[in-house]
Amino acid sequence: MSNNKQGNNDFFSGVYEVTKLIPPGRVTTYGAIARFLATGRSARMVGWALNASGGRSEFIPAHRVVNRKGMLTGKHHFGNSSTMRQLLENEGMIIENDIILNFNEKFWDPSSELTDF
DNA sequence: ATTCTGACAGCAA
DNA sequence: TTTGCTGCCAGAA
Repeated sequence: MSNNKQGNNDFFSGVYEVTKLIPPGRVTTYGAIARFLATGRSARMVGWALNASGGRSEFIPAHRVVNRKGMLTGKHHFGNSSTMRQLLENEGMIIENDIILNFNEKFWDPSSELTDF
């Protein structure tokens, strides 16, 4: 089979682009982004890429990316544990116990919204 | 070069 | 039902 070694740089860039495309007031999941990038089950890498996004001058709305449970798993990486929650609440998210209650309502799937890359 | 970790997700017991 | 383990891919030590 053809082993297409996708440029890892593209992966990171893809994560950044998709993350920036997340509309305000919406959230998506690591798995959704990974799936959208055709990386399949490399959802963990999405989080890793977002981790590097913090060093970017650009504002990456990484707070709009949560796990499939709607839980703010990355809250601890925003400097302050409450920063992520504050940002999400400011955009209309209803968060209880670090979990987005209306996650299903605010979920934004790139594969469904962007249809084509 | 090898090993481990990691902002997840799916499946098994 | 909940809890735990494995798989995934890349980067860091």
